[in-house]
Amino acid sequence: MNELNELNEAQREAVEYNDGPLLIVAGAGSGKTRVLTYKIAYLLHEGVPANQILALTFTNKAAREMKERIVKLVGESRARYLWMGTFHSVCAKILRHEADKLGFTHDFSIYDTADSKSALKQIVKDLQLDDKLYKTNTLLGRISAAKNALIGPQEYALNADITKQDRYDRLYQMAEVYDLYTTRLREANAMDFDDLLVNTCRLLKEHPQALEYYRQIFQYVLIDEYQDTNYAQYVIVRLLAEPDRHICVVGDDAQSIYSFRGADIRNILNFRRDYPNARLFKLERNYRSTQNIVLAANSLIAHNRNRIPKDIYSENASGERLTLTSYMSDRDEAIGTAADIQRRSKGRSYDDFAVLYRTNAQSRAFENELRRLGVPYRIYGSTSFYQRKEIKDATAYFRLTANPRDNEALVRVINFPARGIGSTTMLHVAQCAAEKHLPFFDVVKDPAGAGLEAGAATQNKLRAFAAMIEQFAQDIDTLDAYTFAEKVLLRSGIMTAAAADRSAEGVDRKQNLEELLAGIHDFVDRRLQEGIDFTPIQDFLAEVSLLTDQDEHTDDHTPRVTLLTVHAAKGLEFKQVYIAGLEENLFPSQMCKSETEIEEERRLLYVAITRAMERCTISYARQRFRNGAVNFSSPSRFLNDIDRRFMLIEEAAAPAPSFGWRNSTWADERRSTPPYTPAAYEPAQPARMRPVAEAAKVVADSSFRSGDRVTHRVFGDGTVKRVYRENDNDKIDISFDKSGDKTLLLAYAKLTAI
DNA sequence: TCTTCATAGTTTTTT
DNA sequence: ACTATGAAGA
Repeated sequence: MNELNELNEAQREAVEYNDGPLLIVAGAGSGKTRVLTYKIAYLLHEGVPANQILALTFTNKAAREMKERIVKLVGESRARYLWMGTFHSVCAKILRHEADKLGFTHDFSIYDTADSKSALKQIVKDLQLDDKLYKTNTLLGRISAAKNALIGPQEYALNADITKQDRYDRLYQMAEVYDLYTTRLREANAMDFDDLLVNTCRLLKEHPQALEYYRQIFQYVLIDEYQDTNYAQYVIVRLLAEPDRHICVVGDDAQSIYSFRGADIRNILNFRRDYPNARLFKLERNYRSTQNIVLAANSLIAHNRNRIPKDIYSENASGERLTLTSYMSDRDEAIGTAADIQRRSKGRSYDDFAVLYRTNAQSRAFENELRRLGVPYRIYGSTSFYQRKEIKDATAYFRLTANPRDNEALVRVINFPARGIGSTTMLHVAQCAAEKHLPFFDVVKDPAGAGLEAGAATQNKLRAFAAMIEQFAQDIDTLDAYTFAEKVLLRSGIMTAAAADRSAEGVDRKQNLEELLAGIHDFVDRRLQEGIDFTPIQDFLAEVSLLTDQDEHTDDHTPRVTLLTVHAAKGLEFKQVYIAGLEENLFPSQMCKSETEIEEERRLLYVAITRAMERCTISYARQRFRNGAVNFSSPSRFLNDIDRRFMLIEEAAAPAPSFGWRNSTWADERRSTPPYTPAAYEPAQPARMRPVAEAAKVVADSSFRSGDRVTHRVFGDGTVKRVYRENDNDKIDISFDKSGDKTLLLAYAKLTAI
């Protein structure tokens, strides 16, 4: 294969060695995806059939991109039947085939986090537990941790360490909750995210012929981001790849950032113990970043105690130093960053820029400022398309039709659009169903037969709903996904409900539903091209629940600035990277207490810095709006970990503020750093401290005047009549085109100028 | 049963 | 700021 010439020696060796277990420790930017891609292409080229290769990636997006690259190398036909995807999606695919072996039907539902929480909430209610103590987040967290460690409800109750911790937290009935949760999901013919892994383990352990079958199929197993696998995933891999099989794992301990999700760094550290004849390859040359960026990142990660020693180096240009900028507030940070991006975008594409932050909540400020400057952007993560209410409602109809036992789906849509089936009725339905161990649907379908106490009118409403779903069910196996979805959206009334709502949100909702239909249409088309001539809605559901790439449906190619969390940035690279919010209690997160957790946060910043190819700008704000209040913050401890030789402190010449960050080591550090040197450019809007009075004036200046045209999210468009102050409140009189004259409180009215 | 209003609690990161 | 819950009124 000629293309192997494009690899360096270490990379090529790693690609060509396929005789046994293989560990590739690959530093940031060292071309590990490239190695994996070429290795698969190489195997295909050597004549290994595609369907014998299992490649597990961390995100669906990574899988898709890798497949595209492989297709370019070996052609579509050769690559078509590769098993490629996340652990969860591959497990889901296997379980669809084998569901009956585990007591599920192949139409089982996948509960997302919201469904799981809702089920847990019901359990807390049914067991009459204190919901102040038994918080759904806590419950789901513990159950998830147990599942990822392959601890079932029985073992959970017997595990001394766990029960001790539960007693300490006064969650005496935690084991009972876990047990009931498991039972309910099984009764609902549903699995949550963790179950996809747990049940795959069960399948392989308890059904030797299934294990043998999949071992035969998967002759070659390759795993990306191995440092972020958890115990359940580790066991699946071990079962599939006996010690002497063809297994190749790629990872970097310095980029392990998912321990909150059960990822166990020991999986990679102990690989050679588990697979004694494994070969090890280290990829230490970084091709992505300038020397300054690599050295800065190295100096940071050196402060971690637990790590595999590596010597990452770059032979690229030395490049600019990192820049550290301080701002007065989170808003200033967004203003300064947006302005800097716009200034630097001359002669570059906006695709080259990314803003990285620790929490999704931080995206808002950047969105606002970029929009104000007219800079196009895209956001990764946050509320993805498939998590919107109307989309979840729509898919709940599909789910319920495919799997009538799906109680969460039923609860979601039985009264949406409103059918006069209220909470009291549903309370009775739930009680009745729990007593008789019936699915909600059976109670709804035949209330009298199930012994539900409800008036005749209510019973009629319930039966009508069930009849509608059964109508849908008649079509589900004969209509293709698109036709079916369209019919359901129209006949269920959710399309009409969205269309009837003339508010801005209502219009959005309708558009989103239409976009969903378009998405399903694309899906059916795509499958057609792959040679599958009938795609039922179930196939779409199977994909959609595990889909997180919200940008799939915006396929315009306008260059855009990317906004995303550091976690979401893993595996990506950008020429110009901004890392925002380097403050104590934010980055590192306030949740982190132990040194182990702090080390993970440090790795997170390491990941962030190493995304940058040419330039990296770090910033923090001295005050930040959080939880509806202004919080003062001190600069992150990690800023002290980055060697000053590789980072330039860019700060406005301003007197030190007198609040809260005096005790920070940073304050002392700052005095010993070289004085501010002007950067190569002059900021148009320097990040300078603004006196409070001046800040207030700015707000006043930007407010509305009589005659301005504005739009309100509920009342629509209107003309400003008067802005005035009354009883200590700023008020505004507006004459709305549709809704008439109103007086609104300026502080609360969400007005936008047109 | 539905709608509206007030209050209380909450927030890390994701498959 | 945002959501989720609860009470009161329609």
